[in-house]
Amino acid sequence: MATTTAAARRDQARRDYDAYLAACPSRMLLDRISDKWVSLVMVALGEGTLRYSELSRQVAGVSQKMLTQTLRSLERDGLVERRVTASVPVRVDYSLTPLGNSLRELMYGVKLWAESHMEEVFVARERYDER
Amino acid sequence: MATTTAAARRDQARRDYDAYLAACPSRMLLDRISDKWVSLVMVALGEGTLRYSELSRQVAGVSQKMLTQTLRSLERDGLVERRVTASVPVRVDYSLTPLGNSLRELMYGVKLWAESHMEEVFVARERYDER
DNA sequence: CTGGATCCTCCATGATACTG
DNA sequence: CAGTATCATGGAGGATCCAG
Repeated sequence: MATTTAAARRDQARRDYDAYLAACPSRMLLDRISDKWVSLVMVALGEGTLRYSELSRQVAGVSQKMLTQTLRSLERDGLVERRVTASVPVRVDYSLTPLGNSLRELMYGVKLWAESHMEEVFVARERYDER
Repeated sequence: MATTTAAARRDQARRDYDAYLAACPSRMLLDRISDKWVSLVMVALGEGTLRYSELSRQVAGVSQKMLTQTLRSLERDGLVERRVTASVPVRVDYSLTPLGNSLRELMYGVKLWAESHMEEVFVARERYDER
């Protein structure tokens, strides 16, 4: 397969799927990844492989349940790889797949944006509230 | 003000705010914009100014309540501008601010990603489910 | 046409306890 | 250590009605 084939397939996909339509699968996918835990987990894993416990520390405030749930859905969608090392105690490592990493780059940009533009948002809020 | 000043301020902000911390304002901002309605509305407005009714059609499936609520929060955060034309019936136009547009570009990338990589995600899901 | 106000429902999420 | 199972609940979000 030439590399153009993959690109062509993506172009086709862009024509087939329209995230504006509520029933469209891509819309559901967008809904899924437009999730705070997803973005935080993805960005965290961008820094390399992490164990479950490392992740829960890195992503402060996430409950066990939500972390596990988020990781499962990411694994199912092929964005995250889960590798179990059978030892005592057991060790589980999570890392991004190539597909996951391609999304992570975009999400990292969003996280950076949020951290970079807080001040402007604060100013806007004050102006809005004093009105 | 030189352009470097704005850049320097952003660098400083990146050091001050860490979205991993649950209590950090930037984390709250990230939570806010990691929302399906936010991303869909932002991307829709990227194509230009839209009236309220046009938006509700463009973003299929959104309820009046959520659309209004989303627009209010975006307006408050300085991402969206709301312009009212006093006529009968009244006409309200929404458009992105420069700040909003800077975020929209990132979100558009995410939307495109979702539409482009559906197939790969589907394949991954099947493989995961048949296991 | 563009919402504001209300009511109501259900689901996402958190807390807790337990286990291989 | 890395979860699973269960229960409880707050709040997101939908439906409806009304108004400028």
